[in-house]
Amino acid sequence: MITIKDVAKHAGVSVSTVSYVLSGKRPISTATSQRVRRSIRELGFHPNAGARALASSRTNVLALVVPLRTDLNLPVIMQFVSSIVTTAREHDYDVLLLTKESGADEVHRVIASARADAVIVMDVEAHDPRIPALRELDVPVVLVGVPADSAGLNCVDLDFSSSGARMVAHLADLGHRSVGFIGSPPAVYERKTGYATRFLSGFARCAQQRGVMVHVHPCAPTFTSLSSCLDKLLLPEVGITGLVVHNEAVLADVVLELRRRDRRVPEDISVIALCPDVMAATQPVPLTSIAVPAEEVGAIAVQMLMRRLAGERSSEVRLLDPHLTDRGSTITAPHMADR
Amino acid sequence: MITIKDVAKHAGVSVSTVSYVLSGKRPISTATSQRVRRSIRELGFHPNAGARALASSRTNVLALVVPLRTDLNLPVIMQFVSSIVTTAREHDYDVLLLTKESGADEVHRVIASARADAVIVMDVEAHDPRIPALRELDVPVVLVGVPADSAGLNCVDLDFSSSGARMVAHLADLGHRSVGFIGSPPAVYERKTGYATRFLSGFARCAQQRGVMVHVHPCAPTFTSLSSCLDKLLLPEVGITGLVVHNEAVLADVVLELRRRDRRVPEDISVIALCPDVMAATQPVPLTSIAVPAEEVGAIAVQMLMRRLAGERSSEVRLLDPHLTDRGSTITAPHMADR
DNA sequence: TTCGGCCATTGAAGCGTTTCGATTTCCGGA
DNA sequence: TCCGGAAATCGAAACGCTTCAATGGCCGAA
Repeated sequence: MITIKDVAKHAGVSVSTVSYVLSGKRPISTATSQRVRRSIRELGFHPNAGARALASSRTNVLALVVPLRTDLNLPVIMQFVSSIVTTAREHDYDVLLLTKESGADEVHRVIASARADAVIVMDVEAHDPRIPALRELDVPVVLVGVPADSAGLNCVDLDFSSSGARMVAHLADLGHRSVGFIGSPPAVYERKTGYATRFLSGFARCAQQRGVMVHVHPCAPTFTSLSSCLDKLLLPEVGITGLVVHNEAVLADVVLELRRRDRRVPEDISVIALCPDVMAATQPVPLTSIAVPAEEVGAIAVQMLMRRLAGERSSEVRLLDPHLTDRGSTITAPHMADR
Repeated sequence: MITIKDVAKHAGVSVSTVSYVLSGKRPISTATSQRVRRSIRELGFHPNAGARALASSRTNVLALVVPLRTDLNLPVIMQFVSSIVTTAREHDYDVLLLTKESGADEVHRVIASARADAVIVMDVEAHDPRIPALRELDVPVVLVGVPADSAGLNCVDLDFSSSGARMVAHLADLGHRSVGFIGSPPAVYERKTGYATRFLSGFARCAQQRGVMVHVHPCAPTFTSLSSCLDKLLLPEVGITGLVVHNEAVLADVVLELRRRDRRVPEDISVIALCPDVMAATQPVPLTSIAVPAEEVGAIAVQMLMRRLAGERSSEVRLLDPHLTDRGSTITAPHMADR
């Protein structure tokens, strides 16, 4: 195994000089620096991570807590992870994988044993039981998702509230006056899972401002549940001309079922969804949608961490502006009389 | 920060004694051991990973290379990862996450800098370009998947060849004499991606043995491609009574399209698929299937690694027996005359 | 009573870095 | 010619653990 000693000998300098060349923490003459770098290259030297961690109390590793058992929105999770790993590497950090299922104890262990310098926790819920333990940690922590009490925490997520508002505004701009909402399963709202509630409240608030009538129906991930939602929404007296869907599980069926009921999208009804872009794009009728910007969220999470690691003291909650992609499934509202 | 020194002082023993209590590498009297353990608990001591690694040249970390950009079979990948992380933790190992996209260099870096003791590489292809570099590593490596030349490598995967054979046997036992095969996209076979080819050859070999006629059609992941496959397969003169599907992308459409063409499953045609269990179970007609036993593969991968880390020298290729789950979509072949 | 031998425990030498004075070198100004 | 000081480099002390050789106690056999 090649050590820094070998490099020093090979380059004819002291061990500390090699170290300073590598870290740049002291000025080294260009000549020496180049000679050292050359030796490093020729010998194929890689600094021993353990020794480095021991001496500097920096591991250059960040722990990432991922919900691996999730059955839903795997694509989004993968995008997060992928973007986090990539961004971390750009900052010369490696990523240690922890599962959400194993809880906050594992995070504590990893930090207490100095295996990682910081933590990113994905899939944080409004009243996440892990939060007290995470607060105790005296290393930087970034949460993906926003808990009910976010004081003193670093969080990043899509701005669900303004996403809801944005969708209403989009439909209102197109002249829609009555809009349906197919939501997540009732349990999700009861549990106050946070993002679902925030999306809905942004939706409702904007609708009120714009004078749009809304008809909200949570929907279990079953065909029968969806079917009964649509039964109610499509009653003539309800007269919706737009439909907002926040439920990935039934999204495909919404589209199929509307067609089966002879409602054309978008001629008879405009549909807009909150879901991954691929999902929106691959429906029989490509759907206008807002997606969770997973790549961006991941990258920002890492950047927030890096700033904290660099000494920044403050904490912040970053809510990302929604980006609405128009795929043509939303058009000017038909006049009621036309139906 | 609590160190082993603090524990030693607190327990009134030497530092080395604490170490031996922890590692069990020397006999320690029960009295002392308990006193030490109590101190550890009371002080909340966690051994510093870096120091440990430095002194013992063991990191208790394994590197896991995951294909994060994959769009397909994410569920399977997640199952792998989940099972690998869980099993690794049972052996007191943590998992460092690397992406397939970043290539073999990253693996080399991680090993050369002693960040990890061993490597698991997922999604290995027949002529995987990373293999030469992986062979050079002088740490244990386990591949999930079997490359064309597996000599001297540790590999684990489903036995695709016998899976193909098993499906034919299942259908043959039910009296089917003519069977269709909807395969992966042509490119997959041309690239000799390994598992697809092996599955197909096991299928063909067994069919010949059992005197079953086979009609093989690779299929692109598009509706038109599928449609033309079915056009050919459902010609009266072909007379298939069974259908094997090895193409997750079009599986759902196969079922829908058969129905649209008035072929009932299983009364008119028996269908069996190679796909994740959830996928098979959630079709309109639950499908008899063979699944990649991801949990098992992951656990075995870790176990193989642990044995190598414990000093075992040999290498092995483990092909797991397929497990066929009958969900009722395959029944006794109808007589030709009935049609 | 003495001694060999075993068991439990200890002290100290690393492991490969980083980092903090300390030292050397070199330069310009007096 | 000498000196002060900046720039570049060096030496050695940590960092917290493992592990090896050595020590001390104790027991049973002689």
